[in-house]
Amino acid sequence: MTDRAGTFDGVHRRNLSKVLGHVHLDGPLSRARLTAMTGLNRSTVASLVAELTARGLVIEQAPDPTNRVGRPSPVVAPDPRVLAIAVNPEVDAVTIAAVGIDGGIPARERIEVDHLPSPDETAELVASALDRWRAADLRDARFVGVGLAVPGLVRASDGLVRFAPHLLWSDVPIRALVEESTGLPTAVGNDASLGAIAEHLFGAGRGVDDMVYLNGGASGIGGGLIVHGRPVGGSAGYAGEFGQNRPGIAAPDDRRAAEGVLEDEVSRARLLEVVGLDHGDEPTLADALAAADSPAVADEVGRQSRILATALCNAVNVLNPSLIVLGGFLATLAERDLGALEAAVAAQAMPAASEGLSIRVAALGENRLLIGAAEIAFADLLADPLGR
Amino acid sequence: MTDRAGTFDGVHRRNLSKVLGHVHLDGPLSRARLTAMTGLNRSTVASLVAELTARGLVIEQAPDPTNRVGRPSPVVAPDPRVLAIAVNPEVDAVTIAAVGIDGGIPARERIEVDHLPSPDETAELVASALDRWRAADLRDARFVGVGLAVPGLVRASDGLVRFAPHLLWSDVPIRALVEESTGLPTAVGNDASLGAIAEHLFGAGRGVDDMVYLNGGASGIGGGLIVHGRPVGGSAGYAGEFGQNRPGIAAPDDRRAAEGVLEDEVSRARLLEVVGLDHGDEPTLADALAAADSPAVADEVGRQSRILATALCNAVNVLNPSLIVLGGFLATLAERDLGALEAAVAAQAMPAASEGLSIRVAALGENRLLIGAAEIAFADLLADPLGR
DNA sequence: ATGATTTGTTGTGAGATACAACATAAAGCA
DNA sequence: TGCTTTATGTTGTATCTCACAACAAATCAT
Repeated sequence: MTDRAGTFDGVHRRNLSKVLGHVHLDGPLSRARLTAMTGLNRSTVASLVAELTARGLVIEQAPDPTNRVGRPSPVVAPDPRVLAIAVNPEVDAVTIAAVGIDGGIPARERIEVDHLPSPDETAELVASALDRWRAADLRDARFVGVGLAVPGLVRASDGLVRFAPHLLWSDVPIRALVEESTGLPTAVGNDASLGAIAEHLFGAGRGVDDMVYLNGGASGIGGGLIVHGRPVGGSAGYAGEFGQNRPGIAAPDDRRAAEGVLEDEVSRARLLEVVGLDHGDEPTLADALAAADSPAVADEVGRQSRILATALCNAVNVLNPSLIVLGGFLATLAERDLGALEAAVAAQAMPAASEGLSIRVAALGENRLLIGAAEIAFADLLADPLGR
Repeated sequence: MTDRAGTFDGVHRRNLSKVLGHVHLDGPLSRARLTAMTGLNRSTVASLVAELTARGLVIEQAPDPTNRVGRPSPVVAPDPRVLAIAVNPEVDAVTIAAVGIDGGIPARERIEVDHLPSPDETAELVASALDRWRAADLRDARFVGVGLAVPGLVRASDGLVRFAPHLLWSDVPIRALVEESTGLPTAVGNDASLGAIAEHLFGAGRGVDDMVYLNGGASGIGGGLIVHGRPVGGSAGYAGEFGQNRPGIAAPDDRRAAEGVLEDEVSRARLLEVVGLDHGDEPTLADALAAADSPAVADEVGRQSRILATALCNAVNVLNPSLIVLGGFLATLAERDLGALEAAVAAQAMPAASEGLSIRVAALGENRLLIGAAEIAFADLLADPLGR
């Protein structure tokens, strides 16, 4: 919105955005509930909803049989035909999905590749999936944009992938490539940051305005912050790189990597190693850890938990969040004894800051990144349903 | 503002707030410049300014002789008679000032005490200063609120001082006490966080939307964050406690305190000790450091700088700020070789994140905390000039 | 069936800003 | 000095959006 706040048009757009945002986040809502949530007048909400309906963004459904006194209120739902393309390129596959503004995922493909997907290839895969869907099942859908979750540093201003170590992408203008191949407006974000957004809006962090999200992946530790209810990008969009931090390590014996950073010490590879696995997905690792009763495993889990606790404390002292959400192998690690981790954080962090703090594991499953990617694809539309 | 956004009244209030905010932050501005800055219509700005004038918040002055073609535009300035009381209780004195919404400080008293000031005493000192000023020089002033900068943890919701170690205040309802003694609405904040706000609005961080401020005081290291242009409080308001963090210490020899936190390692006391001073103000310490040429001094400065650099890196990785501002003895420490500190941060932080980063020393002098305290006292008025 | 309750619908009113036309004050220039 | 140019204040009108009130509709309770 080109700073239309303060004008009439601005008010109207904000109100449309508010209504659309509520049904997007909370799902179908009666008009009566919307009036309550927005604080606007009944008649105003009616006209806003009518406008959104005319633009094909929401649909009005028959009232729910609520068994309550009074005239039933029609239910306003996001129009499931409004879709975004969510993309997650990884070393061994590119996952592409169609995600509805209603949260549904009517189409999803994981395209395995036997080589690292190149930027051009990724853009082409997205375009061909889009074409296929447009020609078949999703014929009557309306695709409003593309969102990419990239495992690397993404410059917010232009969607340039500065460096994605595992994809071996370096200064790749992926946003421009995908915009060209699809003709759709495209947004790009760091995968862990998008995970944070997804957990904040639809997962373990629903309704929490100040949270920290840390994700443990095969390649390292990333994350994202939500402050004042908004995702934090920082000046260029690189915020959230917890894995590169250097937390204090109280016991010298706990250090494995000289001059190492958090993700050198707290790592999935070390956990796999100690349980004697070469590789494996998250449940496999969790099962192996649960089954193992060797002291070596307990030691390694303890060591990593101690270091993780210190890293979390640093974040808690600085940000005073009300919630920390852990995903990936950090969830596996933490879930073994969530109470102990909370206690360790409470012991080291400022007492006051840890009072209101809870630590949870991520709630969304494998679709987390796709949901986050779709969210940034929807962002413009949600912020200003009239566009421009 | 009780969520009046989205209504007409809301628009009007927002626009009043916008105009008042601009003249508050940037000083006197011509009406023509205000129209450009707000994007509103000339006639609209005229009526907004008239309303603010009627409410005694701004004054219109004769146009500046600008030597430019065209009809001269009257200059809108904040009314210097609109004042806040800013208070900073310390172990040896309570500083109280009247701070104008124009940024002026027409009155300032440092009341030395030979004992720790108690909460009640502080509240009484504020009330009596207020009475004196109201009876004399500032007879025609309008006091809109009190802001306190407290060296301790302050709960944002109710202005309760949870713990101020040096004042020995514990769970002190200082906001209520001062509101009672003065009859004025009162706001309370942590001193370093208020320093961050002041530097952001009027000091080294002017115009910077993502910054980190660290202050080195006699008692430890505190700070504050600005994210998306807004100060970060966190869930309870305790954010910014960098001093309690545990940064990694690469060289074991650099560690002085087992299990120590940042402010145990990087401390003013250690600097004073190494130059052989018992105590001393900031210039004294800076001079002593500059004059010393013993290797012990250089070693200690180097050691503290190394640890500080790691702590800053942790913040940079997570927040990707465009600016770090250092105050207090951290400024003294950094100023000895700002380039080296920047290099050390660049060497350890993610390369991309340190690209757009600059490190500066604080620009505001001894009035920093008073300006920050006044700012939170003015906050309600600035957010909604009509009140309620 | 009747009343109570809640909410949609409709028409009117109010408030704030945008816009256009005109007025005004300064600088530039002949 | 006086005219032109330029930029801005001033005034009155138009427009837009939301609030409000009155009425209608749909459900539950008796």
